[in-house]
Amino acid sequence: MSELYIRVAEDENEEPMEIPSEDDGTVLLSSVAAQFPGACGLRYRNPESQCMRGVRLVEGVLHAPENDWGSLVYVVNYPKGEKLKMEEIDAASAVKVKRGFQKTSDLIVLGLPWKTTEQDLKDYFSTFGEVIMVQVKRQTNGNSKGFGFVRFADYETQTKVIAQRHMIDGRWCDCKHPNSKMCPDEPMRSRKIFVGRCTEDMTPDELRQYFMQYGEVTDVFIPKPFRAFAFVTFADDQVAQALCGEDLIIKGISVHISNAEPKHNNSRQMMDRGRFGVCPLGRQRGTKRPGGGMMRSRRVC
DNA sequence: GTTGAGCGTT
Repeated sequence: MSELYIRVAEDENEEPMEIPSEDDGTVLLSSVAAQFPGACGLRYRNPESQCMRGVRLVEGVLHAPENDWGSLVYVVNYPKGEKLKMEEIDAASAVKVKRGFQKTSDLIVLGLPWKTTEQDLKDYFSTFGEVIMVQVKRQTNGNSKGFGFVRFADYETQTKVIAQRHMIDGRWCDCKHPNSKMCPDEPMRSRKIFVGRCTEDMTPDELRQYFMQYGEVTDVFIPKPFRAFAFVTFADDQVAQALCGEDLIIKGISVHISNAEPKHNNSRQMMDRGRFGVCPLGRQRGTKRPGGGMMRSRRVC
């Protein structure tokens, strides 16, 4: 009568897995749990109402809605709390996968004591992770200019180092992305994503709730009147970048995530954090070029 | 030989 297998997935946008049904058309919860450890039930989206519906569960036996499993994809239920955990793992691993490709970049170290040497720098920063480059900038007489550069092997290390202040040889120092245009090895890391194919019933709060699973959301903007897209800003640019290119399912709707291209009148995106070496108003820092000749600024190293 | 917010001689 019924199919031999029903299609089950951990999330609506996941590829389903086929789970065997019993002779009488029911499905054992244990069969589901065998593939999805911790599962406590199933739900599905009712094609009529577009609402999620629970699957009847009696003593470990799942019963087909309307006595027919049909070709719907059933979504695994987890005990409260457990589910969040799974989502967090998914989101975190998604970010992590892309993190693997995140290049590190040179960081400027500001506020160094005059006496600090490159060896000192290396010794200090090695406690955070593998250091692949250190520099202390000096004048021709050999005196330190009080700043330097450092580069780490791993992006995680870099992130950690930027996030805190550093006591080096008795002075507090800061590590930042340099403003210089010498090496813009970070193309453009926006913390804001463009969410395409939105429907009008998606509220800012719902979007926030949904995207929270990937990381801290600092802003949600839905242009009005309705234009079928929205902007979501994360605290962490890595999270935003990791999501770009993805098709995500929100309220049963497939939305497309892409980079929020800063519009021509890039007012805040660039000003926000003066990083990645782009001065909106052109060079402002003292650039004394004797001949007045134009130096090409965009360089790929 | 000095200094203390910043931005990298090759």
